[in-house]
Amino acid sequence: MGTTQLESVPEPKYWHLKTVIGEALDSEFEVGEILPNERELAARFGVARATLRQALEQLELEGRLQRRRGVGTTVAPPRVGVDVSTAQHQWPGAGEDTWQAVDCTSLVPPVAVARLLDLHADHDAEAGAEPVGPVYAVRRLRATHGQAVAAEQLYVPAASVPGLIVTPAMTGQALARGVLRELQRLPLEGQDRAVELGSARADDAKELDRLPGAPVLVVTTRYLSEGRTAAVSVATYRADTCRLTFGDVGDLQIAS
Amino acid sequence: MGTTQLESVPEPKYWHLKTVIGEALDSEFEVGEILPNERELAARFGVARATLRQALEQLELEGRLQRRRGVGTTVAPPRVGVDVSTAQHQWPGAGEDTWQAVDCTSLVPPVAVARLLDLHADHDAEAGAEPVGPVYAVRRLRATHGQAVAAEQLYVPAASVPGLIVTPAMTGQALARGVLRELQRLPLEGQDRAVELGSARADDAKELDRLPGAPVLVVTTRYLSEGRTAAVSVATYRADTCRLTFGDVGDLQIAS
DNA sequence: TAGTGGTCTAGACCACTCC
DNA sequence: GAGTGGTCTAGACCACTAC
Repeated sequence: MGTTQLESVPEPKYWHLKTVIGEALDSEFEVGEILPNERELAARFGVARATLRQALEQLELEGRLQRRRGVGTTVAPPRVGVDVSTAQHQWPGAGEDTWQAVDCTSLVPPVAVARLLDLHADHDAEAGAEPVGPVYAVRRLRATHGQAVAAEQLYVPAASVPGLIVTPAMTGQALARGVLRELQRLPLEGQDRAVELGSARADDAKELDRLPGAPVLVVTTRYLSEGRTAAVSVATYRADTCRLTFGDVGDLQIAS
Repeated sequence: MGTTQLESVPEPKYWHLKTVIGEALDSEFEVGEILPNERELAARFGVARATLRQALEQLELEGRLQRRRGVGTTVAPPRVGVDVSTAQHQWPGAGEDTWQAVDCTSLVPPVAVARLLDLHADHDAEAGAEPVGPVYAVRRLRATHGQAVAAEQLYVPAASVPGLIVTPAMTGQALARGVLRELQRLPLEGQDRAVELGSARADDAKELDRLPGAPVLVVTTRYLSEGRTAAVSVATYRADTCRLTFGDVGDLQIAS
């Protein structure tokens, strides 16, 4: 053991790069400022472009950079706190809302959603009991400060909106509003929620101004009424720009 | 316009690969089953290994695959639902808990945490008012089904645990338990919470059995007592294996 | 020691934005 | 058309695991 310990745990280059660039962002750059392009940066640090990109990808994942094809890489503003709390036990669309209903179609829900809609809170789900048919699928978008932050698919079985009158002349948006309005007539008993990491589907990505596969936070909400699951919402939030809040923290982000 | 529309939006190869492999996982593989190695798969699909890896990375991000160096790529089990709800307004460590306190040190908190600790709920934070000195930093680990799912750093100012008696002979773990015990003497008025995407720091990664930079869900909790922020918790959950629940959904995951 | 995934290179071409 | 980030290739070597 006469040798000096050189690099007992040699740090990957991209990890070191990430640290160096991250520190430079804090001290030498302003929010919105544009960085040198990738080829320039790679040359400056003496690494291959792919290696540099690995570092930039991490920084983008952490919400510190924003990259746009054809434009460049800019320093991202701090993440926006988006309230996702069970606000006053409301149905979606009730009260003043940051959501905007854009469309509504009728479709057979994905199996995972169908299973959630099948679950009855008051008795065991019997195998094969009442297969879930087509449901209303309301499409909504959420914006904050002029920026689209989330796209939602709200699944509402026809049974949950018995009073809904559908005319052939109705546009998708009018139908969406009608479904939301009727939904609010039901007594809302509770909701439960789950958050997980996902990657944006092509349609969500387009509306969130991201590339397909971009990381998103998927918030699944089950709305309970009269012992049943009256509706299921699957909302995808931009993971790079959003911090989901369940209360009133709202002020600062904790980087990791 | 006499040409047939060929590929108006040519799909990237890795995106197509991800779809193909994802479907194969559903139909041809069991949970825990080991996939062919990356060189083999790349050859089979006629792409470079880097391209194949891009597809595998996405599937891992979505919690559908698990990759371990030196071992191989296996089909991941469905994500575990982990309850993160504001359970009965409890202090950390109260009641039966899935958390295990492992250590406690005294340190100067990161600036972001310091700012959260500075914020007083009952009056405006005056600039320069009472700078935050060293705080107790309790380290805890959370396990489910024998699997480590989260690592937490709990920051507790000494002012929040005035009754704590520290002896030089105390181990880190004993000190951690002491801090938690004293914390529970304070009246807990509320807590608020935020969830965002991050990447695992080296120490967290090690305890979560992941590589540094692995995607994690960072849950920041502020504990309020007597109009002050009595403690701040920063917990990092494995994003690949966890689904955070805020209620009692718990049964199924919605893939995206 | 053999086999795995992780890192890295030095190129190439493509899709997009802006001028 | 010039410049950007996004995709892709065909290699190489390294770190880790298991036998």
